[in-house]
Amino acid sequence: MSVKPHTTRAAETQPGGEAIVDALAQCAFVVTGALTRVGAEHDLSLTQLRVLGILRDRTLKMSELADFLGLERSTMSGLVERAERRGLLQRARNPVDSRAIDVSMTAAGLVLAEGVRKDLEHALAPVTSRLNADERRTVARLLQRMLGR
Amino acid sequence: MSVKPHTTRAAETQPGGEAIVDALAQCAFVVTGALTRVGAEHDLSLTQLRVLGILRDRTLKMSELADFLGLERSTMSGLVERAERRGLLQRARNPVDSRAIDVSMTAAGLVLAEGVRKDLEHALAPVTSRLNADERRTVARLLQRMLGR
DNA sequence: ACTCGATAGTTGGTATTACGAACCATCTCA
DNA sequence: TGAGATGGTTCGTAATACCAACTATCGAGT
Repeated sequence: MSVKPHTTRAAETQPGGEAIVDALAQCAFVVTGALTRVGAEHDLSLTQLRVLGILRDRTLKMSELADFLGLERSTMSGLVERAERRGLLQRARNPVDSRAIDVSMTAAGLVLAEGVRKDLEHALAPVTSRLNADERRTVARLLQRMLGR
Repeated sequence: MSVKPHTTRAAETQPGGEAIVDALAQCAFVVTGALTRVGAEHDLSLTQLRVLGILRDRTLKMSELADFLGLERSTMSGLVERAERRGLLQRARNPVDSRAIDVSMTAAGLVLAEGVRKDLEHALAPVTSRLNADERRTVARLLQRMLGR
């Protein structure tokens, strides 16, 4: 969390560790603000957007989804139920563990997600344009590696 | 939004523009997930956390706060009201424009925010440790510049 | 094969979050 | 001195989120 630590203690656990946490948090706030606005235009809450964003390139079980989002399983039920009723997601019983339920995107969901992605690109343009192309590539590469591929 | 664009169109508006948007979005999702979990330990919702994070180093009017968060003004009222009742924020009539209300952190709010920051640092350690110190500094520096200052 | 504890997901009840519309107060400026 | 714009709040409603309780299935161990 936080932005600029006016109360920074001199020594820190990791070298360069405190600055990146602040940068990541502030970055998350800005991107999340943009996502909230863009999502609203598509009648999607921030949380629905997070679900779509995470499921975009994978299929997850309900509980894995909850872990990813940092939410309770019970919260997922209603969340997925509404998205399913809207035709964005689909549920399927897991063939290996029949207690589990696999959640994945529908074609309609993918189309919507792509639309949001494009809008987000515009919404973030004023921010991303503060870096030149080289710097943008560097940030993208490092972030991707940090996030694991 | 999105993660890995399997449907990437070859030509894009900005060179290196599509990759950074995906990286930023995925990054926001991961950080937000961590924030949600960490916030829960302090009885703070993600939105409350966003408020604290934004106000940490500045004072904003209600409407500016709403713009920042991508939320309606009416939503802010309840949000700030609860945080104020909890002693984390304080409201003061703006001296220049007496319609407006300035919202700022209390000492207790700053303490809580610092606690969250520290917890977040731990929560993100598995992620940030995938980069070495140099790379972490580079990311921090570029992100900070991108976000203005 | 059978029981027991753990795990996966849902349901029900309650508080928070979020929107839009209606409203009051203040500001701007013609 | 209006008239319209802006800043916030309130109200009613839906979505989001938690916890506790419940059902169903899995996995060990015996």
